[in-house]
Amino acid sequence: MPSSKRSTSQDVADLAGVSRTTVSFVLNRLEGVNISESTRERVWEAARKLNYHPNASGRKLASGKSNTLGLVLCQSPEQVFADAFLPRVIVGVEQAAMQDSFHVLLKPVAPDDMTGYARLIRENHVDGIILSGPRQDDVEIIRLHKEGVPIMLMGQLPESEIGFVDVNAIEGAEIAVEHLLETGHQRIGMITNAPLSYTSAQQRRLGYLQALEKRNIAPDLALIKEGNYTPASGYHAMKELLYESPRPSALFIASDVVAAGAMLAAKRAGLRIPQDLAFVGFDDIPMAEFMDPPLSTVRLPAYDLGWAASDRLIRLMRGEGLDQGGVFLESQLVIRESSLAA
Amino acid sequence: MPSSKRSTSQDVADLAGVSRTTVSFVLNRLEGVNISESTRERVWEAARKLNYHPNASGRKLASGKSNTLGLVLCQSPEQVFADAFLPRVIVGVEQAAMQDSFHVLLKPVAPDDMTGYARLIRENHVDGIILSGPRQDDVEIIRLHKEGVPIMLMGQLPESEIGFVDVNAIEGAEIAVEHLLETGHQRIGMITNAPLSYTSAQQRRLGYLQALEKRNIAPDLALIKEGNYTPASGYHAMKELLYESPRPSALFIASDVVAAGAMLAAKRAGLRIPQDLAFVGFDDIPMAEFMDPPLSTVRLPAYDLGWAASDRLIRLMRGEGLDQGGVFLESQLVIRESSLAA
DNA sequence: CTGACTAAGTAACACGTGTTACCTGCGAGC
DNA sequence: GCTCGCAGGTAACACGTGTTACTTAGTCAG
Repeated sequence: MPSSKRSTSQDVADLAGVSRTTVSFVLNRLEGVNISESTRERVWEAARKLNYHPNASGRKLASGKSNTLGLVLCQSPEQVFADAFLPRVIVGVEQAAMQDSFHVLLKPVAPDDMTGYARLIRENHVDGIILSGPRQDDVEIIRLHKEGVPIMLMGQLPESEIGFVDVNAIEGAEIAVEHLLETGHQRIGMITNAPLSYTSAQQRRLGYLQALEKRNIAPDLALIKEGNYTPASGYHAMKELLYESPRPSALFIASDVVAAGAMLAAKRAGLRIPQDLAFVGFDDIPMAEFMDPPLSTVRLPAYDLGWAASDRLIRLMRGEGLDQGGVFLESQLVIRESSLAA
Repeated sequence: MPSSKRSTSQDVADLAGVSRTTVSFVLNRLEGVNISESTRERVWEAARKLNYHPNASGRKLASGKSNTLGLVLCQSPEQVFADAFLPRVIVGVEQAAMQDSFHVLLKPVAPDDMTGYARLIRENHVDGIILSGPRQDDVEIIRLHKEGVPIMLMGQLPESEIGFVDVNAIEGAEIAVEHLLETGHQRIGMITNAPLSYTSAQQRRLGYLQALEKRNIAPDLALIKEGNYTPASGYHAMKELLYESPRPSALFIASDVVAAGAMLAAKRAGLRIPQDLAFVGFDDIPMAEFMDPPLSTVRLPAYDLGWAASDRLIRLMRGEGLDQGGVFLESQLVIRESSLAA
């Protein structure tokens, strides 16, 4: 142990017999500066010997860059709890960030403190923000964007210029419902993944409606119930749906987690899946394949979504003028037993 | 908009007609310094007017504190994917941190890059670390601890002095198995949540063995299969177990996610749950209550676990000499249909 | 021999804050 | 009148780095 205190670039400079400037040049691999090979090696050697690690705070202050991005989750704690989708997104964000030597600061914000995340950026903790699940009534985000803060949305915000990454949820929902139509179902109900104030809920509902419209089926709004991310909400929504008459013969449920609750309620009511009631979910969480019966669903590229958001945000921060606007990732129908033809 | 550039404490000082020192004193609410009430108000007013937010980097550099803690996840990406337990932990960590104005930096580390997280601390990105799921073969963590880095483990590391927060997994597993014994089962199998190199897997297995021992039942090691966090691993482990003869009449599965796969395999084999085969899981993920049948399980206080880890780490960093050693949170048996007496 | 040019390296400033040691004026005690 | 103490404040240093502008010695063409 060379010293008990943490060593600085000055220590390295002293040991190598050069100036601090030179140390900075060498260690940051700056090109275009003339430093002899022998000096470079002396510096590296000294740094290694002193176990030198540059202080991030000093670096951030001098460079103005924090090399950190904020991942802001706009969901209530209860919603995060039940979100089996989240871990994959996080890993995707993290790995793309790591590739560019970025760190990830996590910030869940409660709906009642929606401006909380602005401090992250105003106090320069992060260089940019990924906003997952933006709310329509979020005004802060627009203000930040106007100030020139790099922002990437995961999910969309209608009528906004902010760049985003999203799954093609409308289309995803549409193909899910089309699949049900093709297997002969006419009366198809829906349970949303979340309250309709969330864009993602709106979109999936829209896809459902579009699929019906294409077949000239008038939607029965009584067959659309609202979920809120939890299996319990699916359970209750299903019980309500069972009162509808005539009963739907198939359900599109815009979240696998919610679908788990709904399927249980259906089975409890004595219905067989898929013979009496077919199910298609949304998300393809790891457990979907092992539900009883295995749940047909729309696979969202969760990892890719996180990865793309992270990657695009970093490019944006670097000023690489990527075509603003959004990027859509393809979702994919996965057919399992819960929707097999009767 | 007063200015296009971000304002500094100097700007505030100028506008308020005082020195930068005074601004710092006032805004940080320093006690014991004599600043007149009128001056204080002028400073606050100026700060408000300029929309001043102190620069975190400057602050960190000057104070030496980053007010950030690192949450390090020692799981492979695949394991994180299937971890339905994680979101609750994260929210717990986050909320406790927020209470003390701390930020949370997330850092998943792959098993092949186990020292990656050390840079977080060596470069002063974070003041301390929460290490979730410590590996026995992790030597870096011991080195850091010896250097005086504040560390809090989520989960235990045998023969280590590092403070930790953990659920009483041994006891939790024990009561789960006891419950099965009490309902008349004699031949009880087990599927672990993860490979045995993970401490958590070891502990749950130990609890299982202890429960059997207390009843003088010799364990049959052939009835212990290994899972790896995923429902698929549970499915395959279950299929292996079905070959054992005589077949167990009950199973303790050390992870609800893994249990989902196992239950499906059992049902596919024509077994009724719980009549032919009883199940008890572990974790109480949100979906457990809505599996078919609803899964008896051991409820882990995931949120509390995250909260406690965060809270204790922060106290540790503040030098509040909390009794080192560990804290155990109580787990609790939740009985549902999957283990009701036949 | 001189001037221009280059390789190799450095002094000095900037970044924005926290904090210590000091200064000033004023009222009070003797 | 003189000192002491205190309320109210500030100058100046420290934190550790990135970066620009500059210096110095050496080389080479003319």
